[in-house]
Order: sequence, then C-alpha cells, then structure tokens
Amino acid sequence: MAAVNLKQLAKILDLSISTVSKALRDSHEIGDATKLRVLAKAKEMDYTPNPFASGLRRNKSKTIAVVVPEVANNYFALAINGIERIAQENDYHVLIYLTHEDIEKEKGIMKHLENKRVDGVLMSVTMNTNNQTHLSDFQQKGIPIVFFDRTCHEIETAKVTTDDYISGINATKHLIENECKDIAFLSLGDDISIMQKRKSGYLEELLKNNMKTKPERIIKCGNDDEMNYDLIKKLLSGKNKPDGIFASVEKLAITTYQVCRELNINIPNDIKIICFSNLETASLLSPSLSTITQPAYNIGKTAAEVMFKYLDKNKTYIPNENIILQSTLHIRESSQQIV
Amino acid sequence: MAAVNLKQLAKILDLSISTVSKALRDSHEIGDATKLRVLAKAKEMDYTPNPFASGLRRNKSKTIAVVVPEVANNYFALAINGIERIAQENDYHVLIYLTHEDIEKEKGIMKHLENKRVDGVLMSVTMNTNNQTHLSDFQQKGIPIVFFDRTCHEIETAKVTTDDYISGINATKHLIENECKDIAFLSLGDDISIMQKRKSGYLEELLKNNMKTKPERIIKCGNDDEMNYDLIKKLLSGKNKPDGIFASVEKLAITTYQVCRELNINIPNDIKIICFSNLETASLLSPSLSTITQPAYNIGKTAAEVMFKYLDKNKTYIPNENIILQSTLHIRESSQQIV
DNA sequence: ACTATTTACGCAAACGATGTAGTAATATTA
DNA sequence: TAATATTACTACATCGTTTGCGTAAATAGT
Repeated sequence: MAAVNLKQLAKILDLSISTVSKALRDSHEIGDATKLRVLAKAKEMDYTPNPFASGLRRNKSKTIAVVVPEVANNYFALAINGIERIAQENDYHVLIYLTHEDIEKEKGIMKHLENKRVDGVLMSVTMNTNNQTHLSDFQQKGIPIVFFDRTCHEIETAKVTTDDYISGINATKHLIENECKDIAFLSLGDDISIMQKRKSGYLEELLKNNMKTKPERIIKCGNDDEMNYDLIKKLLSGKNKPDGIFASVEKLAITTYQVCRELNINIPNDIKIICFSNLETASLLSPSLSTITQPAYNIGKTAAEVMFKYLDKNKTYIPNENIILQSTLHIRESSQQIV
Repeated sequence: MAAVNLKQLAKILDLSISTVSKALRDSHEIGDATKLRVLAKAKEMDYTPNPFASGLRRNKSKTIAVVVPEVANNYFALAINGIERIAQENDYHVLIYLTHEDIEKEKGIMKHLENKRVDGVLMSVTMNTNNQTHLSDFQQKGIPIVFFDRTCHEIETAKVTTDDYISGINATKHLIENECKDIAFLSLGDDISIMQKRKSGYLEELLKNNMKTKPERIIKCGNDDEMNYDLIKKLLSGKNKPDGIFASVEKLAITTYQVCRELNINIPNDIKIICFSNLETASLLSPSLSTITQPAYNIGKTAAEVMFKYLDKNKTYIPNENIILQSTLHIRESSQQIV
C-alpha cells in the first residue's frame, strides 16, 4: 500500500541509501553489477522517487502551469492539447488555472505560483490585463513565462502568436471585395495587444480603400455574453446598420448569429460575417461561417517547446522573441457575395 | 529574487523557526502579540511556504489530477471548468492529463501519479478501458479516484454521471414518435459502461415499440475520425439505410452531418438525428441539432465536491456511490417530423 | 510560601532524495 | 616496492517545513 522509498529499498538490497540513489540515476560511481541489481529490485518493488523530496532537494518541480482565460473554448482547448503533448514528452506535469477574464483572479494565481511550485508558466492574459506589474513581479522571482496568443508586450520573453495584423487586413479586404461598404469590428475589450493588432489591420485596410473609419463601428464587447448580445443587437437594430462584421473572437460571431436570428437579418444577404475561430462546426452552421483559423494546437505546442528549450538548459531568463505562426482564411457562405 | 523562507523570516524577527512556523499556522502555543508580529512581517516579506517542503513533511500535495480522454471537447472542457472552480475554492491545484483514448497512455499516467504527487484523481476513462487493474492497483496505493461520466463500475468509489439509460430511452422514443422506423445507434467503442447504458436505453425502447433490434444497426465507432466517416458513410450509402440516427457522442453526430452533406441526404427529411452533445452552436447548425445535453459543468463540479468531502476528512477510501445528474432533451430541427 | 498548572517559546528529529566528501580496497605506474 | 590513481561504495549534511517534546517563566491554587 504505502509507497516504497529509498530507505526500504536500500535495506532489502543491503546497500546504503546513497548507493541506491546513485545506481538509479546511473552514476559512474556505482559498479555495473550493483546497478543492475538495484534497477531490478526497484522495478520489482515498483519504486518511484517521491516528487516532493526531489523537488525540494533539487529545486525543480518538473511541472509547468498553463494560465488561460477559459478552457471551454476551442482555441484554448486545442492549445492546451498541444502543450500537454510536449509536456508529456518532456516528462513534465501540467497545472491548469482559469482566470475567467478576471484580472484579479489572474493576479491571485500568479501570486500562488511564485513559490517555486512550477518551473515555468505558459499563459494567455485576460482581456482586461492592462497592467503587467504582477507579471514582471512574477518574472523577478526567477520563473520564466512564455506567452501565447494573448501576450503582454511590455514583458520581455518569448511570445507565440499568429499574424494578427495581416489576418485583420485579409479579413477586412475579403469583406470589402464582397461588396461590404460599412464594416463593424467586434472587439473583445480594448487593452490587449492582440485586439490592437487585429483592429489595426481592419483600420488600415479600410483606409487603403478610402473607406471611413467610424468609432461607433468599433464595438467593445466584454466577458458578459448577455451584455454582448445587447451591444450587438443595438448595432444591428434600426436603419443605419453595417453590412459587414468582423468579429475578433469566435463567441462574438456566435452571438451575432443569434442576434441575426432574432432580428431576422439574413446572413450573408443583409450582412456578411467573418471571424477568428477554431470552431469545428463552422462549415455546418447555417450559413457556414467564414473564419480566420489559428493553428491553435501548434501555437500551444510551440510555446511549450520554447519553454522547454530554456528549462532544459536551466535558463530562467528568456529573451524577447516573437514567433508568428500563420493563420488561414477559410471562406465560406457567411461572407460571400451571392452572385 | 529568491523566495523567502522560514529561516530568514525567523532571523529577522529574532525568533526560532518553529515559533514562526507555528505562528503562521495560528497555533495556540504562540502568544497573540508574537503572532501579529510574525504575520505582519511575513506579509511584508511576501513569504509563502515552499510547497515541496510542506508536501514532503505533511504528505499532502494540495493537488488533484484530472485524467480525461480529450480537452478539445465541449463536454470535458466544461467539466474541467467545474472542477477547477471547486479546486480553487479549496485552495487546491489541478493537474491535467490527456489519454487521447489510449489505454496504454492511461496506464502510464496512473503509474506516474502513484507516488503521492496528487491527493486524488478525477477521471473519465478511455473508450478502450475494458480492464481495470491499473485503476484498482492505483487505489491500493491509497489515492482516491472519483469517476465522472465514463466510469469503471468494477472500481469501488463515487461515480458522477447522468441518467444515461433514461436518456437513451428518451432519445429513442423521441425518434420513434417522429416516425422513425429504423434507427441506428452510433456507439463509441463497446467497452465502457456509459455506452452500455445508452445502448440499453435504445434497445429497450425499440423492443417496447415492437421494433426489431438489428446488430448491423449498432455501429461501433472509434477514435479515428476518418474511419468513423467511412463507417457512417457505409451505413448511409445504398438503399437499405436507416431513417433515424442516435449518436452516442457529439463528434459522431458532426461526422454524420458531414457524411449527409457528401451523400446529399437531407436531414431531417431523409434521416433524423439526435445525439448526446454539449455543442454551443447546436441551434445554429443547418439544420439545428437535437441534443441530449449533459450538465457537464455541474458534473465536474459535483465530482470535485465529492472528492474534497473525503480529502477534507483525510479519508482515502471513498465508498461506492452513484450520483446521477439529469440530462435535458433539446428538440430541434434535426429530429423533427416536418408537418 | 510551596507546589501545580499554564503560557510561550526553542530544540531537534523527522519527511525522502541528493550530492559532497570521505574511505577502504584494488589497480596502475615509475 | 612504494607512491599514486582508480573503483565502488558509505556517511552525512542539506533542501524548507512541521511537530512532539522539553523548559523557563509566569500564574494559579492551597
């Protein structure tokens, strides 16, 4: 029942604790015959080192934390998938923490992680993270952070993202090519860099096409789905409504679909929609949804790989680096001009 | 930079290490004045106990593991959401492990967890878990398991599920009421209890309505999406195809939709579909998808609550208990007889 | 005033693994 | 052959916390 420890193993083998320990770690100080004997007995008795003892002694947790706003979200779920894969390959464990877009919760979580419980943190900040002192404080404790998707550009470290600016341009260009004259941008908050980039792409492309950029066409949505519903409903009610919508995140596109149902607005006849999304069922929606799809799995995988590249070398300092993976545009019915 | 420890704190306060430790844990052995002084300094110096040291000493990890087949799955993502919430409330940490429906990986993960890294495990077994020795072995090590959704009935412990049998009946009954004469059941593997129950409900209801139960109408799907696609395509090709489909899990319904697109089969005119699903966009699909929706968040939450009920009391033995939360039937277009 | 009890603290031994410094015994070299 | 190096092991301190036990001083009881 109780787990075997080195002491018991040593007694049975009639060796000292340190000999057994070294034999298991394949130290050159131990003779081959003894090594084999120890290894065999260890396997037989199902010995595995106590992670707390080695963690304490070696100051290594063999654990990373993933801090994300949500997990019930296709993008983050896929990213976690990629992270977990690499962690398993590196014999690491993955702790998961959800902020639910609450910056106070994010701060609390980082505080909790400061005491060397983890060797590194992979994170996507909340939509409200406009202040990074809790993150730089955390780095000060000597634990590396790698950002993915929602980065914090003030923090010096590696960041894995997609080409948000270019994708913003492409999505907007696509809507314009499909005869949209008045495109609204649905933003998730205002603070995080990813939103700034997507919005910049949107604004740039409008200007390039000599289209007006109107502040009232940039809708700042939030974490409350009902409020978002109301905001979008307000946008789409009345005469002066846009004829194109660029949703910066999946859930805002879904809400837009729901609003359109209620208001009896036809997609794509009355309004065209495109959004950033990893929705599996995008092509099965009515109408099928045009998306900019991020390589979520690979983003997570890459972020983890970068982290382990440094952890392997026992480097806690990760220099600034921007790794950009390309998103792909999937044109479907929701954004197409019907000919 | 380096984390403060008790020794440093004690030196600054000119107290012994044990006094400081006891003061922080609010021991009755320490005077109130000293307690306040210690607490203030600890806060000032941002002291947090080293989790490895306390874990080692107290033989408590303050961590639970969640072992699930996938995370990029609405059901499991929501369940994890519920688990994480309760864990945070109990000041616990959550490790996540994905089996990807691979029983060998499941065994490996359990092996890794045997050494007291976690105080308990919440799990949903793989679709291939037909043998439970790795799970009973694990229990023998004194670490409790609580199952949710995909349980292993041979293992004595608490299990949180939905009313799969009743839901199987209800879904089948609904299809029959909508004029289906030949209903196929899409199973995910064959081994796990949840499938047996859903299938039993399906079979019972067929019998009750004097309908034949044909083995070839029970399709044993697997983890490979392409193979599933082929299986379903085969089922729906040719003349002798069913007029109703009961998919036991979400992804099989999605695949069915895709097959129907390819084969130009109209849902619900040619074939009606219902499935177990937590898909957010079920109502936006074309046609909207009828679902049996499990209270995924609450299932995760409840499983975690049960676990902590025992962990709080330092009980590692959890007696058999079946907690059943009700699923709800959402009738939409995919299963309705058009009048 | 003298013992009995309580209060408030310190000492030191765990928890289990690791790694440095030592030590016999054997092997190598000049 | 004596000095040196190598081999194969053991002893012990250490990581940071926790906790049982000991103890001096203060308080209470008779």
